[in-house]
Amino acid sequence: GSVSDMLSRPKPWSKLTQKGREPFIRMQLWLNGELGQGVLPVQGQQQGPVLHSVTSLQDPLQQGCVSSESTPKTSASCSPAPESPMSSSESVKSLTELVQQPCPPIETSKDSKPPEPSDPPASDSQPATPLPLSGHSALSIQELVAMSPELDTYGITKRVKEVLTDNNLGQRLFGETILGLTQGSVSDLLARPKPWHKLSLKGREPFVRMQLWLNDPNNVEKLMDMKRMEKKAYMKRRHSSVSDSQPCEPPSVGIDYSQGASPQPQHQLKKPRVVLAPEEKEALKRAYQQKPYPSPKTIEELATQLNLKTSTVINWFHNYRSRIRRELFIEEIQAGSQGQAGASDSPSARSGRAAPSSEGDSCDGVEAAEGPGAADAEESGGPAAAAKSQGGPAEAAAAPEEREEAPRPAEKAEPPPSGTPVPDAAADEGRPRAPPPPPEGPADGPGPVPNPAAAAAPAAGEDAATSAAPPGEGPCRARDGADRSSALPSTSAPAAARRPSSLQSLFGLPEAAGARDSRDNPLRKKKAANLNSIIHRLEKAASREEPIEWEF
DNA sequence: TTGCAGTCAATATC
DNA sequence: GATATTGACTGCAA
Repeated sequence: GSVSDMLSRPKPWSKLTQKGREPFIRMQLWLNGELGQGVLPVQGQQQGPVLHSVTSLQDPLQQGCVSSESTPKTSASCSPAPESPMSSSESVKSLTELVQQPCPPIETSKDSKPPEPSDPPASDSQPATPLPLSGHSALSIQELVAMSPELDTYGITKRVKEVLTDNNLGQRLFGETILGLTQGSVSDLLARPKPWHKLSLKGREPFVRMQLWLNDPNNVEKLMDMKRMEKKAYMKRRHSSVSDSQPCEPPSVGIDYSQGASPQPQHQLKKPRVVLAPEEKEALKRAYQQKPYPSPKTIEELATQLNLKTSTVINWFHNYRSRIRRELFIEEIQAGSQGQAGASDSPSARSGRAAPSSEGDSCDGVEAAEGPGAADAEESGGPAAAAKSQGGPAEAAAAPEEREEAPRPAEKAEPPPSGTPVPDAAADEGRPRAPPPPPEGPADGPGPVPNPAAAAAPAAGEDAATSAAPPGEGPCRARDGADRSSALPSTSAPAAARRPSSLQSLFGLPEAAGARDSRDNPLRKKKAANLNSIIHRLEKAASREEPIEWEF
C-alpha cells in the first residue's frame, strides 16, 4: 500500500522528511544498479525536486565515476552501518567510487552560492582541485550526503588532521578548497566533530567531502598544488601592488580569500566584536548552571547587571548550550573509542543508539526518577515554562517547594552571599544534594568571582529557587536537571525518566559510560552539565505529550 | 517565538 | 603564520 501510494503520489523532495526521503533514495539506488540511467529522467519529471536531485546525482555516476571496485582507499573509512542494509553499502560504494575517480565530482560543487561580491571569484581559475565554491553540481554533494551511509565523523576528522599535519597543509587552505568553509569552521569541525546521527544533512556535508577527499588518491597532491598556486598568486599580487597601490583584488588563483578579499564595503559596517570579560563569562556560566534556559526576564537582568546587550546574553546562552553539547559528543566519542577498541560500530553510531546502559551515575537516574515536582516558577512563560509548570516528577528528594520562586526577590540584586553564588543556590535549599561540588566543566568552580557573583545572582537566585542545583556538581548536576525535570508531566516522561538507564540512553552515552564516568571526572562533569538541556528537551517533549520515543 | 545547527569572521593563543 | 576560540548571524523547524 505504501509503495503504491508513493509511486502514484510522490511528494516533492523538499516536502519530505529525512525518513520520507529514504524510500526514494533506495529507489534511486535500485535504479542505478538495476536499470541504469534511462529511467531517471522520467521519474524526475514526475517527482520534481526529487528527480531533480536524483538526476543530478547521476552525473557523477554516469561520468564514469562508477567503478566496480568499492574498497575504500583510506583508513578513514565509513562505519558499517549495519542497519540500513542496502542503502548503506550501496552508498558507500557510490561515495568511494566517486572519489576514486579522477573526475572532480564533488569538489566542484559548492552550494549554489552565488558568487559573492566579496568572495574572491573562486571559480576564477579552477585549479586542479576545483573549489567547492564554484559549483554547478551543487546538488551532487547533497545527494551524496543524503545517500551516504553513516560515516565515522570522528575517524574522518582524525584522519584528515593527520593528513593535513603530515603534509603541512593548513586548515584554511583545506577548508576553503575542499570544504568551502573558513578556517575557524574547519578548526572547530576537526576538533569537535559531531556524531553522524546528530548531524543535519547540511552538517554532514563537510564530512562527506572529507571522506571523499580522503579517498582521493591525489588529495594531498592537489592541495599542494593549490598551495603553490596560491603562493604564486600572492607573490604576484604583492609585486604588482608594490608598484601600484591598487586595491588588492581577488587573487586570480581563486583561493586567496583570506584577507583583502572583501574589504571595502564592510569597513564601515564593521562593528567591534564584543569580547566578554572573564568575569562576565563566569557570571554567565553560573547563570547557565542555574538555568540553562533563562527566561527573557532573567536574560534582561543578566544583561543589565553585566552591562551587556540582551542579544549578547541570548547569543551567549545559545552558543554555550550548543558548544557544551558538542563537547559532550566529542567526549563520548573519545571515551567510546577508547573504551572499546574492537567495537565494530563507529563511535558515532554507537552513541546514537540507546546503549544498554549501566550508567553508574546513580545521580542521573535517580534524579530523573522521582519527585513530584512543583511548578516551575519560571516567571515568564515560554513554552518551556509552560511545560514546566505542569509540574512533574522531579526534584528528586528535595522538597517540592523548593522549586518555588521564593528567592525571586533576591534575584535582582542580592548577590548571593558573597563569593559563592553557585553553591548558594544549592545551599539555599540546604537540601541534601549531592555532595560536592565543584563546579564543573565549563565553568570551573564557583571560583571567586567578584562581580560576577553579583551578576550571576539573578539567575542564581531564580534558580536557587527552582533548582538549586549546584551547578558545579559533577554528575549530580543532574540534579539540576532533575529540577527542571520536575516539570515532566508524570504522564509522559516517567517511564523514561525513571529508569536510570534510560537517561543514559537519552544521552546516547556509550554503554560503558557509566564505568568510565566513575573514573573520569571531567567527563562526568560535562555530562552532568549538559543534563539541563536534555531535561529541558524532555520537558518540552513531555509537555507535548509525545510518545516516549525519546530521541536525543 | 524560541531554540538549534551551521557558519562566519574577529580575536586570542600557540 | 597557523590554529583555536567565540560572539554574532542566518535559516529552519516546532
